[in-house]
Amino acid sequence: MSLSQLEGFVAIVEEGSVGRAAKRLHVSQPPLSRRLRSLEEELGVLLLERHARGVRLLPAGERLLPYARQVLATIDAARHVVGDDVGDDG
Amino acid sequence: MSLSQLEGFVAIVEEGSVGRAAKRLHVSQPPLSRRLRSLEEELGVLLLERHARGVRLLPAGERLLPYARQVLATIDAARHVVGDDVGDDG
DNA sequence: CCCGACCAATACCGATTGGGTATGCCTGCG
DNA sequence: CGCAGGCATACCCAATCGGTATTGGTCGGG
Repeated sequence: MSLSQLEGFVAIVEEGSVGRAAKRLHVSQPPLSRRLRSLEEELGVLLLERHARGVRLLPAGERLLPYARQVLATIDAARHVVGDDVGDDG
Repeated sequence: MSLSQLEGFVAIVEEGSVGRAAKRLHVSQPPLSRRLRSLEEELGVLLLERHARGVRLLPAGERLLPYARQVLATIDAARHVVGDDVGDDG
């Protein structure tokens, strides 16, 4: 499990399509498709259902989604706290 | 920023030493040392102070630590929710 | 049914990253 | 100074990652 996988998963869900998400993340479609695939394999469950009009969230994906977002949000917050010099009294 | 970097950082802090943390993570010392280094470079701040008796947390490291733990805990929780089949009604 | 458009999956290749071993430098002790 | 402990660096090899080209499957039009 990597942050790239989680970021890709969230983007795919939000865009409803791997290709769309790929553009958003500035990568091409195949690598992103593989990222999702490897995430599913590692977790041992299918996260999204692929069909001709894009992808669709499966139950396991719905359960994972909030955690994935939480992780990304925490990462983002972490970047801020270390980059900022604020203290308790400042 | 990667989960490996965060995991390494937390382990190094908890063990107070890169070598110790390396054993705990089942990797050798040099790769783990580089992981920490690359994390610091990416964030643009020093997280730990190296000295002859091990390492010591710097202010930026102290700020990062809870976020790093939060991320790892969320990842762990995520693995459980997707691997488990529990629903709202039991 | 056949064709074209759209979308995800796979094959293949080159670049980057990551880990391991060997080694160097610094620090603390007697 | 000689010994011990610990992090950093150099170098090599394998694994991972990203990009291009291509395939397979589905939906809409004639």
